[in-house]
Amino acid sequence: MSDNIADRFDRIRVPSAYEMVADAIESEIVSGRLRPGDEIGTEAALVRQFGVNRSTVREGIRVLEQGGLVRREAGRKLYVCEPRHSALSSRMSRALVLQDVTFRELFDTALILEVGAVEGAVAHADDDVIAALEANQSRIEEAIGNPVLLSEIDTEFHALVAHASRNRVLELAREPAAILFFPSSEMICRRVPEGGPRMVEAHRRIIDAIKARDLDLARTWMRRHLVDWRKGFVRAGREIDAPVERIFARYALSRSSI
Amino acid sequence: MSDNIADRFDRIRVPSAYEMVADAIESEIVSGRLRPGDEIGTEAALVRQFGVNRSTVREGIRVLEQGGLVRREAGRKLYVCEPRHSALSSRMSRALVLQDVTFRELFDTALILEVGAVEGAVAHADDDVIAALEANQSRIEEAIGNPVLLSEIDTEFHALVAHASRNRVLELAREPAAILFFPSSEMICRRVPEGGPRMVEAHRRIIDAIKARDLDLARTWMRRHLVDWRKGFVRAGREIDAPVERIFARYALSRSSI
DNA sequence: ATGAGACCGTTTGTCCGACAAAGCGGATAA
DNA sequence: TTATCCGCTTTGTCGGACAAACGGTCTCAT
Repeated sequence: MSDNIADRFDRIRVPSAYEMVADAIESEIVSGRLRPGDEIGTEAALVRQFGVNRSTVREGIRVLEQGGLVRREAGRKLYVCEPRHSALSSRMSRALVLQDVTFRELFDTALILEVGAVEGAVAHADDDVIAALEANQSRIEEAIGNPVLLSEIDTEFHALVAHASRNRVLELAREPAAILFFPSSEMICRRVPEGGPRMVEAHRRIIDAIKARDLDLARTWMRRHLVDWRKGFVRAGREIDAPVERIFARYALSRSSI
Repeated sequence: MSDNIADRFDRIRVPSAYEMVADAIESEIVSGRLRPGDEIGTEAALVRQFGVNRSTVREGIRVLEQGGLVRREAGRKLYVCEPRHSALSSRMSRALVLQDVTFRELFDTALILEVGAVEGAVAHADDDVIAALEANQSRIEEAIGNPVLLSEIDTEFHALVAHASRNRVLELAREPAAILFFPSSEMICRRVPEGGPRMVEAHRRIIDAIKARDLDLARTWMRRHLVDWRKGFVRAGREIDAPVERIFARYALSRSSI
């Protein structure tokens, strides 16, 4: 009854005990009183402190774990996570797949983000990252003809470029798309053999442009590199407006949840 | 012992029962056998099907809930989520805050993403979204002088522009940054009164450029709008290289988890 | 003295059974 | 027909229990 006018009030939610447990620990972490690497007590200790049942504590811990705030070291203790290690990106990717986003959406976004990343890299890359990029490049030569290895190296290359931008927000923003986007280059390399050499050259030019701090050149080659991907995608017989296959969700998930 | 050479094998993880429960339901959803809006059975039913204890089932449900795959309708039944409603973005934002990212990182990324969004909007905006943008604009005039309302409208404006791009990947990619970025305009409007009228003009120009399908103009005004933000930020006496205050994490979280 | 192996307490993962409170649906009364 | 009540179902929480895995210590043989 009374759906006739716009609802003024939100539904009242009584927080349950496990949510309060999770919130209590979360606010300790967010406020900085618990720092990454610190250990949370044992379940028994939390039971004592919160005065709730262990099942309740455990549900709260699951919530925090999935939120990427705490992790359980292989066997036992609970530690506060360093947040970059959290597996949130893969969950984002999964959400994208469930929305049946198309390869075109993926491509358009990757173009924006990767060009942005290389711009940042030109501005901020230091010797360490450049060395890492060169190391990545040195592995690519021998990987030609091996699609699996090639796509792995390509994925790492783009992650390194993003890292070189010294912009963690950008690094995080590109990840969900990257997880879905770059693995598909394996399929392309398999069907379009000339894709390999073109990738090698593009990477080479991008690294050189970063080293030379040449913004335009870096932009141009990154864009070219991605347009190559799209061309290869089409030449491999795939439809760019088709939704990303759901298989990728499982793939992306299993790779990044380790 | 034997840390001397690179480890070849990953640690073996024996999946626990609640993880298997979560995985089983997840793969039903990802594969499409369970569709958004479908209801999962009651806890008792899951206990029967999986042959595990209810505590175990409940832990598995917590995992799925946090992963944004299922939601619990106010009171009772478990439903498969429509993935866009998931609160993953706010968790991403939280991770960013915990990494002490700076406003500069936030700004640089927002610039890339918002300009990308408006480019997409110029290409793909339809009448409905343009109407929504105009409606948003019509509310802004009376909000001048009300920083809270103004920043709310600005946030909605940018979300609408992103939506107009018809690119869900981009929409999702910008969200974690947007959650942290735009609320800070409230603080700016409070301290830099001339920010309000400048925002009104920028929005007006951007909408007009989208309607006129004028790519360059849209880009220019979006960039100008964001640079204005940065100027205001500095004039408000804030340090652009300072980390985003942790207060924003709670703010962002409480606003989006409803 | 030192390293290997056994031993024991701790902690987690799982199970069982139970109960109050909240929601839902049907029956009943006005 | 509408409002109220009652009973059933389901969730949220509780208490207690136990096997397996892990960590640390202690002993024993070399």
